[in-house]
Parts: sequence; structure tokens; C-alpha cells
Amino acid sequence: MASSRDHVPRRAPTAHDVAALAGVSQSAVSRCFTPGASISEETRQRVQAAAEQLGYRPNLIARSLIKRRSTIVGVVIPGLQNPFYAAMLEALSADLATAGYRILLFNAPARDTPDPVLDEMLNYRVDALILVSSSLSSGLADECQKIGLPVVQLNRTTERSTVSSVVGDNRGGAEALARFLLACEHERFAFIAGLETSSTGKAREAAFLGTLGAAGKPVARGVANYVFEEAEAVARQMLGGAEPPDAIFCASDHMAIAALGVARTEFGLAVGRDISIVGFDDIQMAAWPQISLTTFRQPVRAMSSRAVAIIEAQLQGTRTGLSEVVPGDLVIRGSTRMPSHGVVDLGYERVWRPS
Amino acid sequence: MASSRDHVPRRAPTAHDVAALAGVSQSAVSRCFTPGASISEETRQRVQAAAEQLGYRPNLIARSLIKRRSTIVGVVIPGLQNPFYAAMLEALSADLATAGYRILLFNAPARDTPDPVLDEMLNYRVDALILVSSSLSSGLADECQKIGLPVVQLNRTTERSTVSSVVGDNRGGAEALARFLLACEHERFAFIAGLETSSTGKAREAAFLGTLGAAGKPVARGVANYVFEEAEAVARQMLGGAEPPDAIFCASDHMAIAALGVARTEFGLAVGRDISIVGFDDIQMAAWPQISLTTFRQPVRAMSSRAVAIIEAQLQGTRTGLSEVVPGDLVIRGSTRMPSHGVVDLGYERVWRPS
DNA sequence: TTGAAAGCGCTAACAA
DNA sequence: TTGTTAGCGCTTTCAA
Repeated sequence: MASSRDHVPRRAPTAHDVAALAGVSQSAVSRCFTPGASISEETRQRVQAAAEQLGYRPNLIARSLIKRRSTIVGVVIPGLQNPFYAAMLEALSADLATAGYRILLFNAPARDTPDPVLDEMLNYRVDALILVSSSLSSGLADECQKIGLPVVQLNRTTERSTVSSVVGDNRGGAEALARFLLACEHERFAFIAGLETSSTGKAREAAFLGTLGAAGKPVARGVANYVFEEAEAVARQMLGGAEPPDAIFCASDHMAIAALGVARTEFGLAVGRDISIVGFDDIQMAAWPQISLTTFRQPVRAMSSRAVAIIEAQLQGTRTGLSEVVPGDLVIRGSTRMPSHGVVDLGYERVWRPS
Repeated sequence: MASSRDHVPRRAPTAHDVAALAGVSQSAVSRCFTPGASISEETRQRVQAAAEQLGYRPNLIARSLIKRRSTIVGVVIPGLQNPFYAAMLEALSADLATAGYRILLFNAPARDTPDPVLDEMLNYRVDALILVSSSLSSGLADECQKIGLPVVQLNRTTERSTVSSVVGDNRGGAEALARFLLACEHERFAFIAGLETSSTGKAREAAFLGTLGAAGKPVARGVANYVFEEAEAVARQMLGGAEPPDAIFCASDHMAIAALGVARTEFGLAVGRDISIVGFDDIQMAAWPQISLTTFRQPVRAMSSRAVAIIEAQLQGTRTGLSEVVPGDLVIRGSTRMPSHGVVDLGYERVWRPS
């Protein structure tokens, strides 16, 4: 049997312990670990040696308590199974790290106001909150504003003046897709919606229907809640119907890929000829050769860095309730016909930019 | 100009403020927010009312300091662009939330010992550390053990006795894939490796080469560092060579899908007849009809929950350095030929279980 | 440059 | 059941 002494969990050494060993005051130890502090080279050496010997590491929890800054940002984000969110989290992680922040993560299915969760985050005294595809209740929004906590919604708009938001160009993108499909000379249109409650989804739908309506085209509609399997089911039902659509716009790439699979493998359709299918986001997989999905890009990196920039601005000054729209491109791939005008070849990809 | 008074960020109310308003002691307020504490119904009401009025929320930072428990677990995880890691993070998030923990996230490219990062996490006094596909330096491992901090490596093995680990069945899986490809009567084998330094990758490669070697089959080899584009390049080069392989094992699904795309779209191969391509992980996309990749499954949910269970066990007792292998299945899809024996149809999927 | 002392907001004995 | 009293580990005046 191994010596049980090996397993005794000692408490971590404190600045006090280091001070005692180095023969200095505890505040000297603190100064040694504070960048701009006034401390002699000799003391610093002594302290550093003692700290090393003991394996001392400054307790950031204690520091946060005193400084009233945790350098932690709370990030609330839904379904990482959707590559769009995974990419967004990766971007946020990089941008926040650069700005000197850590992420306290909460990953949960998209809901409108995950209040109990947010309560938790606020109790941890995060320095700011980033809500991806979800929004704040008015009570919580007021509270955040009262204590000066920056909040930015990513991929959701809000009418609350105290909450900032960053979104892709939902209106412009959906309108472009509608015009693009018209340019491809399609006749029977369909839209597969995500969540009924999503401001983002509603904006895309309104712009798509509006543009098509102005051209005198009706649009069939289904709802798939941003769920892959539900999108398959909706597509299956649409394509199996009496007057199947020859152009489908799915509110996200993830759903569009589901529809694509159904059209190709279950209905044997030549996607890009018989039928065009488009999505929204431009996730990584949209560019895979087996997928090759035409879609409107939401520039994840740009959206993330704008969100972080807004937080930093809000943490400095007093400006609040900023709202930004990040523009994107309509990327043309193999899942659609090629229109006769507006196609611009950038070399590594084709985009649609009608005059 | 709006009244500047609107923007004054007041400090958040403390238990002290609540106590003053409610006319009780500060400790009464504390008790009111401590589940099992002894407090009269009347006081609790008064405190609750005051707390509500002020918008009080207990400061968990202060609580952590005193309790020496943060209820935060540090998670270090690489490339969320790889759906395997995104799924793993989602699973960890769910399991840790159930166990009452929050996640302090660090997302960075896979390296062996991201020490500066880990330093940070330890300074935040996380209650435990989960390292996905990366490992601890011996110095840090010792330190963690000294202060009784549970560490578990997920998807990496270790020889350090103080660090626990949870991995999929890398040996068994790679061996099964080798035997499977032999049963499919392939002749010219190739292996596309991930990172040369990954214990997981090495185990897969050794088992694959070993099994094939025992059958007298040589194996061509390339390295793609788990990067999609690199895998495409390696596949392109292999398939364009003099004696192209008719069976390729990629160390991850992500790379296998890259190879699949090249084989299908660039070389016009009938994958599943001319050539078989297999991966490892069974990510969501492997089941997409356009992909349909035969692969060995790493059960993400099971791995995550084992990791969390180990942490909880380690937090309770003294057991340390546990090491678990979570079994998986070889899932047969369209990217391979169908062997003449061992195929078991489960209804929703086919797996390979030779007698 | 240094140390002493007073907290940051809370929990946990200990008395009352 | 309550209030009083020490701290948790650190930063930050303030004197020395």
C-alpha cells in the first residue's frame, strides 16, 4: 500500500506564506506580482525565489473581489452541434482572449430569455455578457444597465435601448437570395423557417417573402426549428407534394444541408438544375465538395470582433445600446443554377453582385 | 442631451445593504441565501423583500474565496471547427451543468502542454481541470496533485500516475477497421495520420499497421495534422500516385471527409466500390447522406460523462490516476464495400461485429 | 521602497 | 433563531 501521506491535499500557498519565507511583508509579495508596482530589484528576486519554491500562484478570485473586475465574460450560446455556433464560439474565444478576457460558458438550447442561467452568470460577477441568439428579459436588462454591465446580443436584435446588438445582414441577405433565385428563373418558391421566435429568422423571412411577393411570386412555408432532422422531414414533405418547389431557401445552412440530402438521395434530383437550394450562414461544410451549397455568408470573425469591441467600448465609456449590422456576401456554389448576370469570380469563390 | 444621471453605474448592492434595509444583521442575509440554514420564516420574508427591492444578488466570487470552492471547472479544448470537439464541449457542458459546475473555457489549437493557459486557469482556482486532446507538463501535474486538484485528460492517455484519463477504444477501433478492410478484400492500404505527437493517433496507427502487418500487408502513410485542407492534399497525392491505395484509413472523420471529397469529385472514384475510405470518431456529418462515411465511433456522451464522474470521485475521495477506455462500434456506411460476414443490422444503422 | 492596516463581500464559528 | 466576530487571499492607501 502506498504511503497515504502522498495524497494529503495541502492548501495552496498564499502570499502570506511567500512573505514569511522571503522575509518580507505580504504587500511586498503583492507588489512583486503587480506589473507597474514600485519594488526594488533585490526584493523582487527574493520574493520570486520564495514563490517558486512554494509553487505560489496569485489567487485571481481574491483579486477580483477587491478590484471588482473578474476579467471574465459570460457567453451564452446554443447548440454547438450547429457548426455556425461552434465557429462563433471559437471566434469569440480568440477575440476575448486577445482582449484579456476569459470565457465563462453557458451552452444551452436557444431560448429567448434563459433567466436562471443569466442569474448565475451575474452572480459570478462577469465583466460583460455576450448572448448568442438569445435575448434578455426587460428586468434583467434594466438590472445590467443599473450596475453598468455591458450586454451584447449576437445574432439577435433587440428594441431595448440599453442592450447592444450585432447581427449579420439578414434583410439584405435574404433579399439578395430572393433576387438571385429569380435571376435563376425559378418559378415555385419555398421557405423553411427556423424558430418562430427568432428575430433573425423573422427578418430573413420577411425580406425573402417581401422581395418575392413584389415579383408576384407566392412562397410555400415550413418550420424546422433549426433542427437537422426536422428540416429533412419538411423538405421530404415539400418535395413529395403535388406542386413541389423548384427553389428552396432554408433559414440556416444546417437546415439547407438537410434539405439538400433529401433532394439528392431520396428524390434523385439534380440539385443546381432541377432545383436550387440555398441557405444562410456559410458554415464550413457548405464549401465541402459533396455539399457545395449556395448561401449568404454571415462573417463570423467580423461579428465576433465587433461584439468584443462594443464590450470594450462600453466598459470604458458610457455609450450603450449600440446596434450594428455586419455585411456579407452571397456565395455561389453548386446547389443552384447559375444566373445570367451579376456573377463575380473572385478566384477562390464566386459571389453574386448584380450591378 | 439626456440626463447624465441615467448612466451612473452604481455599485451592485451587498448583503450589508440588504441587512440595513431589512433591519437585520448581515449574517441573517447570508443565511437567507444558504439552503439549509436556520432562519425564521419572518426574517426570511423581510430579507427577501429587501433583497428584491434592491436587486441584490449574492456575490459568488466572495463565496468562492471563503469556501475555497469555485464550482467552476476549467476546460481546455482545441479546434471547435472540428465537429468532434464541438460535440465533446457540448456534452461536457451538459454533464458539468448537471453536476453543478460552470465551465471556464479555453479553446486553442492542440498542443501538448499549453502551460501559460493552464497557469491562468489554476490562478482562477478552478475546482478541476479537463484537458481535451492535450496533456499536462510534469511540473504542473505535480502541482495539481499537491493541491488536490483533479485533472482528467480526455482523448489523450498519460503515463503520469496522478492524472486521470478517458479515451475511446483507439487500439480496438483501429484493429477492427483493419480487419474490416481486409474482409472487404482490399489490397493496397494507406493511412493518413493526424498529429505526430498525439498519443491517441499513435495508438490508432500502431494498431492499424500492426493488424495489417500481421496479414502481410504494407501500408502507405501521410500526415495531415488533423487539418481538412492538409488531408485533401495528402489524399490528392496518394490517389494521383503510381499505385494508388484502394483502402484509406484517416485518423479522424474530419480528415476522412476531406479525402472522400477528393476521391469523389476530383478522381471520380466510386467510393464504396473502387475504393473504401474510413474514419474515426463518428461525427454528426459522417451520417449525412452525401457523406455516408464508415467509421469507428467514439461515444462522446459516454466519454464526457465518465470524465465528469471521475472528477466528482476525485473531489470526494482520494482515488487518483484512473484511466478508462470507453468502447465503441464500427459503423458501416456507404464509403466502404460491404464485407461478406459480421455485418449486423440494428435497424437505424449497421455495425460490424465479426463472430 | 517598504510595512501596517483597512477592507473587497461573503461564510462560519461562537455566543447570546 | 439571531448578531457578533473573525477571517478567505488579496490590493491599496498611508506612514514610515
